Amino acid sequence: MNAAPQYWLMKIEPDECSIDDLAALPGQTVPWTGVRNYQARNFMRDGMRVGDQVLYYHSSCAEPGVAGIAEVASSAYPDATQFDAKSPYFDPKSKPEAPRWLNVDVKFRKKTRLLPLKDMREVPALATMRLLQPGSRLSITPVSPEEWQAVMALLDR
DNA sequence: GCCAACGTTGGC
DNA sequence: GCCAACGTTGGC
Repeated sequence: MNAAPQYWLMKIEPDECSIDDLAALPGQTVPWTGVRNYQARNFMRDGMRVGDQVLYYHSSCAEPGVAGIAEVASSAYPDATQFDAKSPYFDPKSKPEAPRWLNVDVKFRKKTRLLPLKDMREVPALATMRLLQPGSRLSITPVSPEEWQAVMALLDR
């Protein structure tokens, strides 16, 4: 029972938690709170396993792109911010007895060079990436082993 | 700050 | 259950 790791891409605004912020917490796990999209939630709940590898993607910033690698460090559990009236992620319709939103924990693996979105768009091997599909906005997307290998090769350049 | 694409909401 | 209105995302 030692399944091969699966691969994901997770978007974060560097203002919230950049790869440098994550790197400043070595060995610590960080709750990936604030996901408020059912598809992304379902990827965490149904797809993610501890040990899965994550492309850490900076979005909504001057240089969007992959900035590092993280690892899934827990299975999905209820996101505490949905019950916190002071949180921007507060969801008044979610009840503690039936939590609507979940999060996993992630932990830092390494910082990479920044692989810009615009470079990724030019690589045929990455054309299938969910991130690169027109209009794709999902904050968590699966990455195939082939796509993962292609990204690793680009990062080594 | 613009705006296209997409998801969610809610009236019917 | 349809679908128009609205809000959000996120690159540019």
